[in-house]
Amino acid sequence: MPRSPRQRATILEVARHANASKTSVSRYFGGERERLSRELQDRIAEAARRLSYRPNQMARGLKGGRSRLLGMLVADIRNPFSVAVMHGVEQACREHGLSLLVCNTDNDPAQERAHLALLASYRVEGLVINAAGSPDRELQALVDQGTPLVMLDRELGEVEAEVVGLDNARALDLALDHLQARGYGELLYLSEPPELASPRQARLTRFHQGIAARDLVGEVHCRPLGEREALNRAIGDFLARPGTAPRALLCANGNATLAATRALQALGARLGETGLLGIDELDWCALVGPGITTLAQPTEAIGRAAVECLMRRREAGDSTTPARRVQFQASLIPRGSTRR
Amino acid sequence: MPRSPRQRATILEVARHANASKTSVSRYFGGERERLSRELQDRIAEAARRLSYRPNQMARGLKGGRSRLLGMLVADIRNPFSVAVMHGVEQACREHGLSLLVCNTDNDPAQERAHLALLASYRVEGLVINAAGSPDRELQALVDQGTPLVMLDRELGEVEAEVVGLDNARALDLALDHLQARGYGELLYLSEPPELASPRQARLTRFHQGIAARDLVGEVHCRPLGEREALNRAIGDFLARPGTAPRALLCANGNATLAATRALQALGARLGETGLLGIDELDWCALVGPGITTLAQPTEAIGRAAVECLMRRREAGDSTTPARRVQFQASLIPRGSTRR
DNA sequence: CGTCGTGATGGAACCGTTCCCATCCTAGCC
DNA sequence: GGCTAGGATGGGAACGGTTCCATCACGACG
Repeated sequence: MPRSPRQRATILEVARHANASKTSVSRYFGGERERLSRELQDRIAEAARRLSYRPNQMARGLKGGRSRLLGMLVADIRNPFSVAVMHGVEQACREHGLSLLVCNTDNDPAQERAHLALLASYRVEGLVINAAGSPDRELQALVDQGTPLVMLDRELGEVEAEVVGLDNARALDLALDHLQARGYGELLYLSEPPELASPRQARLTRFHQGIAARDLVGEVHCRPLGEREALNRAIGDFLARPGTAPRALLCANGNATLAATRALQALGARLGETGLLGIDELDWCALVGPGITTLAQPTEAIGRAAVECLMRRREAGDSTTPARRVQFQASLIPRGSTRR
Repeated sequence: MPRSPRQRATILEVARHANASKTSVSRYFGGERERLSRELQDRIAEAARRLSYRPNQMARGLKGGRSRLLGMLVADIRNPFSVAVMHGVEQACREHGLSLLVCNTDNDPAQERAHLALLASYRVEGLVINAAGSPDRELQALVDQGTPLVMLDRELGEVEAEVVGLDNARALDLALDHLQARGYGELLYLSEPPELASPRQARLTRFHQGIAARDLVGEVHCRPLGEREALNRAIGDFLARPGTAPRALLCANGNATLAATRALQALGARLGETGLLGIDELDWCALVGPGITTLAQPTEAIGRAAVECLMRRREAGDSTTPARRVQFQASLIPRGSTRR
């Protein structure tokens, strides 16, 4: 047994030990085993085992252009929703024999650009993007290079890419219907600034349409969630406003739900009496007070779908297929926070 | 402007356009710019810009053996603690100009082995491991190959690697001191089975030592958290036991805290009256009931430290340095769940 | 019995870099 | 003025694979 190979064995060494050519060894590991005689296969297997040989993916990717790498750009890795989707992406990758190169951008457009360049330089075979900014140039470069792109729940005007995500309009309808059915008449919609992210825009737009269609009274607060006092004030004002209709908060995503819950607790509001409904299901939603009603997204499915799109695209004649859009439905999980 | 380069430009094309040699272009991008005349630099820059050239990392990695890639093996990507550490790792990577190849194993030793092989085949320059099983063979192979290894909070007997993580003994002392100070006399320690993970073992051991030293009464429940009814029964029995001393639950990690909170809620226990203290700080700990007391780990710091170890090791003469161990201190965040 | 198809195997070019070494030029020195 | 040191530049061999194409043996066929 070789105690300290120190240097990884190469295909040539294996070939020598097996008394074969490197072509044959390459075939053996490249999935063309059946082309080799039984005997030769055995010799190669034995030699490779003895030298504990592993093909070098770098070298592999060089010639054929197949890096076996998928890239994923995540806007905020600490957001459980992103992680859940990533988990789906990862599983699908495994099934396709791909590895995942994950880049977290912390919502910083500059980092986003940098990471995109980086992924390009590794010649990733596909890219799943969940990003904040709009690095059109960089993305277009990727597309030109022939890399299939999938946007997670955000669309970017210029670039041709498929979009996978939630059916935001129906999700909002679901939320509004529920709130109305439970008797809430005045709503405050909480979201981070929607300029940068198209799903936020879609949700906000539908909120406006939805309250108009349902004769509800609606108000909107779109500020960075870091501005805690502004949020508290907005919610405080909303709850203190004259009027008799029950009030409810509608949170555009998991972060907003977290911030809203904190704020309500700080203000001493009782959940249920003050309604609360959040988009994105989180571990702890069932545990806080009477439980927080949420709209759950099928995160795993979204992640898997993204990879499927990528693969389909890669196999197909490429750009012939028109950009598609895959929408998933949210499901309502009613809890005490919307029960008066 | 080249509308559809279709094929990424190579160093040779840039060289031709710039009327230079590929060596010079390589130097330009390889950080040896100062060796080139001002004029040549400009020509290369111009050509590269026009062709939107990006060096191919695969080819780069091939020749020099530097993949600029760091690998990270994560046991459970959906665990917020893991993600927080990963965030630290990632930031440190960026500062060192490295990219991160993340592999999630979902606590499955088989996947772990597979991913390890994969990371090896990409010739990662270092490896941060937070794994469940003990794939000694694979790890040893990596080490032989010269890849520096860092274990996150778990040590593996055989393999030579540095260990970065929490000072589990002092963390448990902190927890026990707090519980005792708050008047809890009988404790139930909740953990997933400790066989596989050394920090679980370390914590469990210290728990036993600690209660003995403090004249506390202690009990232990180490079952997979998925077994909900078993957990409920164990907690129910514990609370119903004859005796007058106030009871408290001590949770070995975030998952255990989540499970315990659910169980307590199902049993209708009041937090505080029944004490609850969890290791790992989570988003929602402040929000549940009177708040859950936790022991926060400096996750970012742990992640960064792991990368620092790796880098130090890579620069140093390698294996000459003895395996080190870096321990961080937990900090107590007292909340209502340990106030009677 | 010569020809030919077929399956197993090997030789060698190529993928896009890096890096060692050679070459060229110019200024400085005796 | 010849020689040399040293800086700028380029040529070409790796790096570890993949893949096209040639070769070889062998049985079948006319």
